[in-house]
Amino acid sequence: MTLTRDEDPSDGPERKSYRIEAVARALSVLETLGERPDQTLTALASDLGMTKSIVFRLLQTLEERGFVQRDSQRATFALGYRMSVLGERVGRNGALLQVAPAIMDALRDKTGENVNLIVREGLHALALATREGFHSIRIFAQSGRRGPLYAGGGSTLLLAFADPAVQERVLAGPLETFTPHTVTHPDKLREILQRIHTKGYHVALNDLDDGAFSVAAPIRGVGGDVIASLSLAGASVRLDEARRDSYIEEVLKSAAEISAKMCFA
Amino acid sequence: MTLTRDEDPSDGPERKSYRIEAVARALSVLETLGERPDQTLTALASDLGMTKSIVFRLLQTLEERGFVQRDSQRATFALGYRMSVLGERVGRNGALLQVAPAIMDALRDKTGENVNLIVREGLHALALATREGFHSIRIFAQSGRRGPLYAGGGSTLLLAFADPAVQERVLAGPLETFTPHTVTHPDKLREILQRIHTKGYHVALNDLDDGAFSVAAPIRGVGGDVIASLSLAGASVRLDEARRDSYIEEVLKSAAEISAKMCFA
DNA sequence: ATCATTTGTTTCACTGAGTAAAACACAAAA
DNA sequence: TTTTGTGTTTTACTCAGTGAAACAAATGAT
Repeated sequence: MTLTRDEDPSDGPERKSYRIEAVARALSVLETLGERPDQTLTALASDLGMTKSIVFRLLQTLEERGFVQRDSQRATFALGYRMSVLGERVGRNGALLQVAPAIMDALRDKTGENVNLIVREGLHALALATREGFHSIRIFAQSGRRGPLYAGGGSTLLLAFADPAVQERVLAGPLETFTPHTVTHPDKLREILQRIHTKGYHVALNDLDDGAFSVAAPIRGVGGDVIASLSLAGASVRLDEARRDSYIEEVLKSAAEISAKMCFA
Repeated sequence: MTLTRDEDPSDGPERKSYRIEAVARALSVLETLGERPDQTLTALASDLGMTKSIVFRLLQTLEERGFVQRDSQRATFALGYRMSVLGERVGRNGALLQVAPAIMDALRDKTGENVNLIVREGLHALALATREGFHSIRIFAQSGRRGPLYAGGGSTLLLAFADPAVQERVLAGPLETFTPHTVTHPDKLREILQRIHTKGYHVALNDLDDGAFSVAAPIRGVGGDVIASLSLAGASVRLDEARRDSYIEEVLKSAAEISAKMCFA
């Protein structure tokens, strides 16, 4: 038999996997080098639980193609330029769009509210993906839609974690009033951004759409920077104190899940 | 015998390669998907000259690990989020630093002049790597050094290909006078930038260091954007007309070589 | 409807590629 | 010196990877 068993032997009778072991091992090498670069051959081998011979030949193959590179003294290994080139093809947003949907679906199912995945693009917020809740009065979100950075839960959170230069340019620019609750006073906004930054999440109320709340949490990328926000949005009337707390918890948890995938589990 | 022969049979007697074929094939799949995404299984197979079975199992393995992803209808394949995540670890500059040195060395050896690899960082130029020429009166360059964007061959070229917003912020800011030949008049600078943009290269004379020339060409990345500049620099007195022309040609060629590696050969 | 093609998937027997272990050369430290 | 480490190379065994061919499910042409 040429097929290897599934890694999980519990799921029923005789599932087969078409995984090809040598390739899987090579991928493990790449991931390990991603987590801890500049490792020596033997370090890698023991780290991966493989023999030196194997790791040696895997590295040799990966190096031939530029997926791995040795340092100048040929002593340690790290990821190669081809990873960067190919990775750029996917892009950070592409990666988010592959990782987030499943988690967004789960969050929507658990809460019944709208779920938004938002990134910053220059001085605006861009909805990368959305899930419509069940009770859903239709709100803001539509994937591909651009919005302001200074109103709305997810957007404001992105602003809070953005470069100070970006913050100032937004605060300097014209601040449109969307609802009676939109905050347009720069100092008041600065205060809010500061609070978001320290608390690590944000609850916005009626500031973009009147009658709508939005509970947002940050998604972090490789360097630890905030690269996107995940938010729950719905009708303000439904946001009693208990829901507020549980929503915060759920959004934080889901955002952390996405972060984990984006920088390594 | 378990070792496969080297791909080049010409280099002497019986060289062996430790390449492991299954892994090499997997890498080929990744590169092909990088060049032409959203391909179907059979298209990939014929494209790569491999059996459907093989490609199927390679893809399955790569997909299990997130290096490849299928679209929603499970019909076509593309690179997965893990490529993006791992690629970010290397970074664009990291990739340049792996690719450029060999080509920079060759260019230095051929011309005997200083060679600089420069990227833009915000409103400044950053020398990623440099090679000292043979005649070399010591000039500007030192790797890791930050400089202005509006003077020096490589820097000005980067400015010429930068976002208009960036150009304006540089032109608005204070423009220091480095030599009698430094151009500090915004309109004159705009004109120069325009000319660089259309010609696709730049020759700077005595504008940053008095008595020094700099011949620069753009390096392009995945999207076709200019991500860095490669430049030859030396003493102005040596730059007669013949050298000027051949230097332009050589820099353009070397820069193109790097570009090719950065976006696919 | 029926047939013809094409897709992705699965099977299977053969064998040579991938593997582990052990030997190797070299360098740095003890 | 010897020791202990490194990366590299060799080896024999065997099972993982392979190609060919069969397969079901779509899709399109007749």
